[in-house]
Amino acid sequence: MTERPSPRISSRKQPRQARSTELVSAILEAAVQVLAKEGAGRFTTARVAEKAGVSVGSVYQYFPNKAAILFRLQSDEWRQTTHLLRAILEDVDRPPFERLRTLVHAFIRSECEEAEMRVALNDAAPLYRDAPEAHDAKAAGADIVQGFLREVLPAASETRRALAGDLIKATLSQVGKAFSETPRTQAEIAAYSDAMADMFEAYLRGLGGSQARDSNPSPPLSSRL
Amino acid sequence: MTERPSPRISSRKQPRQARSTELVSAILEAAVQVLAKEGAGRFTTARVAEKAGVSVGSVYQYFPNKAAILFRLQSDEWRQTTHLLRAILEDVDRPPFERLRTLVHAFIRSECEEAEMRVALNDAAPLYRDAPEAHDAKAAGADIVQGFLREVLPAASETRRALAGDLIKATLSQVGKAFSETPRTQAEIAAYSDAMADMFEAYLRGLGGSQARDSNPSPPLSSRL
DNA sequence: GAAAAATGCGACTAATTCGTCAGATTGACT
DNA sequence: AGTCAATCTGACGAATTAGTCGCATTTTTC
Repeated sequence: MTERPSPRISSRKQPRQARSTELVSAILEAAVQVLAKEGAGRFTTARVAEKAGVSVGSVYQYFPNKAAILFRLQSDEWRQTTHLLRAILEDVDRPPFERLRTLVHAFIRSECEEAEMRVALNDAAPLYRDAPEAHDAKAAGADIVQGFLREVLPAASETRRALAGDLIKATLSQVGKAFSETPRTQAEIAAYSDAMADMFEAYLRGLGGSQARDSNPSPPLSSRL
Repeated sequence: MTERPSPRISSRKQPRQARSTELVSAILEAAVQVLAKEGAGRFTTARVAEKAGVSVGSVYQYFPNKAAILFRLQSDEWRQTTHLLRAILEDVDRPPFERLRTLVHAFIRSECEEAEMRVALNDAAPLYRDAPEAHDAKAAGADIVQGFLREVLPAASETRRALAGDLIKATLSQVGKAFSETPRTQAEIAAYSDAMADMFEAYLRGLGGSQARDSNPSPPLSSRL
């Protein structure tokens, strides 16, 4: 379960020939399937190799250990999330709170897709949690949120913005995770996302305080329900 | 990590003699220590037994399997949390939002105590997650929050209150967990708790809408910082 | 204080798992 | 075709683990 030895995460060797690259993709796809179908506890290199139609030895040629496969999957998720954040929050043509709401919806929706695999990947977190490379990915996300908050809360101190950003980031990801652990209908997803967006908006408008009060201090949307 | 077979969680036998009861406590204390010091991945019945100064056989006399020990620890936590919720939220002599703020502080603070053990217990969640007994504990907590929200949002529909309650409960527990994963100073804990309380308050005041607007729509506290 | 019941012990089994390595296979290049 | 390096294979060793069972010890009961 939790592994004590600090995992060596970086690839053992770079794929040079075409077949190797395909092999790596095959391994990763198989890993996703094993994770989704068998759960974190039954995620083994042997099972991944079998599903991928290769031998264990081949797996260990491109991944130094089991944790590295899981970390790779998680890294890819993080990259995707960073793209999502950037694409939505940095779209300066739309009003800030509309962007935030869109983000919440998109994030929760994506969290609910492939929920089984994501839950299992999260269960396996202890295996790759201490990887040093994890920090960078998180920092990138934090920067984007901070940029957004500089726009929404221009008058607030940097420390306050950092705090608000942490809180919002943590809520989005952690509560999103928990929400997606049980199967949800589209309507539920939308309703929950709106509620969360309402909460963020109310919080940020409150923080904006006397001066930064935005154009339309409208009541919560939540059209659904 | 994740175990497929649905675990049998209930006790194998009830302790009847004094020594047995002590033995059970010894096991539970040892379990906490093993969990905190070794992590979820190295949590084994053998290690627990050794730490408790008893034999494995004795452990299996009162717990049907490993998962049962973990579930027991988690149950105790849930019971404590329920008490906390009730004690703070149902204290009708204090203004609602003051109670809510107190709750957030108390909860986050408690989450940060014994953080290592709690994190490990959480890592082990896949082992006991599917236990049917888990539902009841969660339902109790939900009821208390719903009662509180009926007081704060008397005009809102029941469905809306349920949604808001879910969101607040999830945020409190999930974000609390994530926050406590890194060591924190008392000042950080207080600042973060205030931020979260601010967020909840802003959200609920917003939901209160036109009629339920409370006495003092004060700006966020957050004295620290 | 002796029989019976309850409790405690820990060596042991069966199962699973990670990761390796010596040799087979493949592809590139002449 | 021949050679060499890159790649792939999968049986295997070493390690760990969950849970059991026959027997020892302690407590209760009469």
